[in-house]
Amino acid sequence: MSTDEKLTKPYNPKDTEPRIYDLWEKSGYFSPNRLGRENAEPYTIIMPPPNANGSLHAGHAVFVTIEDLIIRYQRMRGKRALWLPGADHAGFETQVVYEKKLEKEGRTRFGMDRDELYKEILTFTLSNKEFMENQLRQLGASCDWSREKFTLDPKVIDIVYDTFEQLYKDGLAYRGSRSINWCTKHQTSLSELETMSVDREDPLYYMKFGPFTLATVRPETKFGDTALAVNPTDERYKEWVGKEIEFEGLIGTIKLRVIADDYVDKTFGTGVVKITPAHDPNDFAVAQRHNLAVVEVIDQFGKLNEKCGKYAGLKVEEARKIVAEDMKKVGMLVKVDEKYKHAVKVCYKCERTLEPRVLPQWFVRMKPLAEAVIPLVEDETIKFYPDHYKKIMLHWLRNIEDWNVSRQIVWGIPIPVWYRDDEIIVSKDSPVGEDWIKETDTFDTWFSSGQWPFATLGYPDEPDYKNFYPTQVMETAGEIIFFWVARMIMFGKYRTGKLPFKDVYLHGIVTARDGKKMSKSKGNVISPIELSDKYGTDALRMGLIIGNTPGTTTALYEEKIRAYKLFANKLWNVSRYVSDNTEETIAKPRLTEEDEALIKELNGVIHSTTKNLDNYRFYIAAEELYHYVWHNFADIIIEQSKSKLKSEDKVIIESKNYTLRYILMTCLRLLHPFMPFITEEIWQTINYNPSILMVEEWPKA
RNA sequence: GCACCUUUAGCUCAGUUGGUUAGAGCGCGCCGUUCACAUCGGCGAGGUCUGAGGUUCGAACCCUCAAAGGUGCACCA
Repeated sequence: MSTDEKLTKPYNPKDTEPRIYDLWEKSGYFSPNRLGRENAEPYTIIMPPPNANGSLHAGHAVFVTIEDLIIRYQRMRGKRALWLPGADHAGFETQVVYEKKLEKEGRTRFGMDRDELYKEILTFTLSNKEFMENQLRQLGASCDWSREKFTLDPKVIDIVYDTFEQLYKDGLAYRGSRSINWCTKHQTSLSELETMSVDREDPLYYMKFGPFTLATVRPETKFGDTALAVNPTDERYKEWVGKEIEFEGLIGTIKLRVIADDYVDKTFGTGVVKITPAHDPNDFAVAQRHNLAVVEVIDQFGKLNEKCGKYAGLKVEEARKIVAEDMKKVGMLVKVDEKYKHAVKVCYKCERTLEPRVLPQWFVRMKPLAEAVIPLVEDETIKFYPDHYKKIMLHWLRNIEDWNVSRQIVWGIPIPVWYRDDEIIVSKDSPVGEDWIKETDTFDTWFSSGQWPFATLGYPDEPDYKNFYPTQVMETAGEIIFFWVARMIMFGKYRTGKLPFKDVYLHGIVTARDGKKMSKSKGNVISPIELSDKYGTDALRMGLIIGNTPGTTTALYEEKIRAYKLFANKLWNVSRYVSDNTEETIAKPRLTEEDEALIKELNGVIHSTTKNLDNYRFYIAAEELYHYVWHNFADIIIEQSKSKLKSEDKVIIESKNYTLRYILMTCLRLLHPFMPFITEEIWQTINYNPSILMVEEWPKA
């Protein structure tokens, strides 16, 4: 078939892209083992594993585009390029998604058999995983499918267990009864990162407790009070410290000891605080210092329990009003500030107020882990793009607190712990002997994700770990810098002694056109897959790169993608022109001065594209290539060539013939990482003996 | 409360270490094209680079202050 017939018009991405992807996948070049570069420098990117619980969204499309761009560039630079794909079981997130599905079906997870529920979610996740993998293919991801990992792979779980055991042995993982964030809807505890603070206006009640008046927004927790506290320097209450007061409450006589603690602010309210250790984290801390009893009066569903007498069974919000009214009746209520502004912690998923509860949970002591990496962030052994994330990271690392890794959900990796009376064994294997009870809690998803780089590469013995760890760059969303990036850095250093990557590139959130975050409820969600279907993946990719600077939000909208579809069309037609009007030559002819100048100009483009890609300035590189191809190559060089190719002078014709082809081939190479499908298709068509562009050499200036 | 980000053409955004008339895409106006172009080309209008000071021979870019929008962290009942 002649090139004229194959480069027909117009370019049709929908027919081309799957065919080209298939060509790549079958070539085996996604795997570094097949590149025939045993001695070449490795270049590794570990893919942030998408949650296997739904369709890919715009944020996924950004990371696929940028990471694929980087890995294609490095592959063309001759590196042993590995982009390792994965999928995340996404514990809590998936459980929430699945619960919604159950709700729609009129079912609920509560009361379901644990194993049954686990199996259902597993089936759901595995089918989503396959769906998601095909979407990654559609977006052109040149990742090594033979190395794909799932967060629930037995090998991955083994490594996670080893880490937990080691943390336990080192005294960094411990079981403790501490005040934790409890979501009454999702019936699990959450880490600090999974909470959000929201500003609220609530009534502040001033209550009379014996000789004192004190302020609280939560009168309903009074049944769990175990002390009153004042500031040790507060002259007003000095005589009371250490004494016990007794007075009539709503459900009987109350006896409370008065203690002194610096935590109390003399200037707030009346300077007296009731201490409710079970239902307030600050009060819990006070209780620990003073050895106070912890009395739970609110249950896991956010209802007052049997210790609250006639108020038992009431929900917290109802109880608050009723208790306040009753106190008013008996004269305990002194006054109410109706609009007291304060912040409340809510569940980041359902936005319900979190109930602090004291429960035995597993915690990881993060301070030592953080201290080991702080100097390496400070001296930029690990470098952030954009660099202001360095400050954000350091601030967080310096103020890090213990991490609650226990979740009361079935969908996750079970915490490998066994209990018998007072004995605790941390082990992935069942202990010998009778009567051991297995822990039912699962790990916070991020506990396992935090080990992803070395877990996927098979730490400590597998060849991949030796060949590809540490990796070069972690490219992910800025919003998960604490959830994920910080933990990978700390766990990577802790387990392997090395930082898991050299550079961290953080892209911003993709928003709708109006700059608002996309959300189903706002109805402004744009599907990257639909855009790819409509305009082609190459156009989508260009639209996601150009104008996308790291760390800032990027708006995605249809017109933008359409514009790059036109660019793809332009490139296609440029190629048709060159194909129709020039011939492939073997030897380089003598070039005219004009053509020498054009090649020199092209060299400038090669130089700056290379430099920009080396410095993660994809947006500039893409824009420059766009501009060069369209407004230089097409508008000027090709237009001027039309008369030159009709010249009588053979030297001029041969020179132009060579130059046009040379420029086109170079542009295809330069554009390949950005627009892999169309460039490969043209490459395949225009060369008599086509190689695969994906593994062609990057041009040199 | 503390920190960080953003503020450049009607819209969405670039502008790499401060250096000549500040750029792109979309949109808009006029003209021309089907001879690579399910189109494209040419020309054009449109910006006191949020504001006020300062540093400098020179500032969209560096410093100080302020304003608006956004995000994160913390929070005392």
